[in-house]
Amino acid sequence: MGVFRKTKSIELILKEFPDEKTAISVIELVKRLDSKLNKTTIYRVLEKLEEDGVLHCILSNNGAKWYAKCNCCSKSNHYNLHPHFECIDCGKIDCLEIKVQIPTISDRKIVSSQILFKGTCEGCFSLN
Amino acid sequence: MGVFRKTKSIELILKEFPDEKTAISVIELVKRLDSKLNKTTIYRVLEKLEEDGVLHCILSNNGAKWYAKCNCCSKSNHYNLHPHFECIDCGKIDCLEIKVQIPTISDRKIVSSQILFKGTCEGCFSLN
DNA sequence: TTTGCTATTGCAACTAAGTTGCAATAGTTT
DNA sequence: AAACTATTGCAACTTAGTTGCAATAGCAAA
Repeated sequence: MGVFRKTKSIELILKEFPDEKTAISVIELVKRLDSKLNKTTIYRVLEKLEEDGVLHCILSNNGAKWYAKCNCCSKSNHYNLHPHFECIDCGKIDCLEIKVQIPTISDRKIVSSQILFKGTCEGCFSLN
Repeated sequence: MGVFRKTKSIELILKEFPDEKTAISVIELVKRLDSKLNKTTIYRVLEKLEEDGVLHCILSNNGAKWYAKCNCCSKSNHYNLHPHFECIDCGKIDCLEIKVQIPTISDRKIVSSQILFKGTCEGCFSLN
C-alpha cells in the first residue's frame, strides 16, 4: 500500500497515541472514537499504518490486539524485536527500550520475534 | 480446581498430544474431535489441564490459542518461560528447549514471559 | 474553481472463537 | 445399588474482527 491521503480518520487515530511507549488496545480505540469513526475504518486505518511502519502491533496475553507507535521502523523493515511489558494489575502494555538476545537454532531460521513480559508496572509497583 | 475424574474426554484430548514439543491449536483439536466431543467440553478440559500443570497455552501470531504438554510444571508453579517457535511457512508451533535470559527492569517486576520466535522450521527449511 | 479519478469511509450483515446456563449423564465413594 | 456431584452436551449468546458495496471526500489536472 502506501497511497496516503491526509484524512480525518488517520488524524483522529494518531492523536490517540501520545508517545512512542504507550500501547492502546484496538477495543479501547474503538470505544474512544465510537462517536467519530466506524470500527471498520479503525481496523483498516490501523492495518495501513502498520504496513507503512507508523504503528506496530502487539498481542496481549488474552489474544487482543494492541498498537503502539514505531520509532525506528521503515515500510520495508519493521523493527519489531523490542519486547513489551503487560501489567497484570492494571492491564496496560508498553514498549521496553531494551534488547533481548535472539538465539540461533540449528536447522531453523528466526526472522522475527514477539516477546511479552508480564508482571507489575512502575505505577502499580509503587502502590504496593 | 483439581477434582480429576478419569473421563473419556480427558483421555481423548490427551491422546492428541503425541510428545512434549508439538503444540496443537484449539481449533484443530475441535475439528479433529468433532464427532466425539462437544467444543465446550474441549475448551473446559483444556482449561482444567492447564490449571493442573498438564498442558500449557501458547498464543500464536494471529491470536489463536495453542496447547502443548508441560514437562516441568506443577499445579502451583507453571514453568512457562521456555520460548516457542512458529513456522511462517507451515504454521506449526513447537516448544524450544532453550532458555532465554529474562532481563531485570528497574521499578518493574517480571513474573512471567511469553516468547514466540517466527521463522522457518526444520521441515520447511530443508525443502528450500 | 470545477471536474474526474479513485482511495477512503460508513453501514449492515456476516464469520468464527470462545462463553454461559442448564438439564442430562457418568465417575466415584459409601 | 444408591447417592453425590463433577463433567458433559446442547443451544443460545457474546464479541472481535471481516466483507461487499454504495456513498463520500482527498487530490490532481484542466
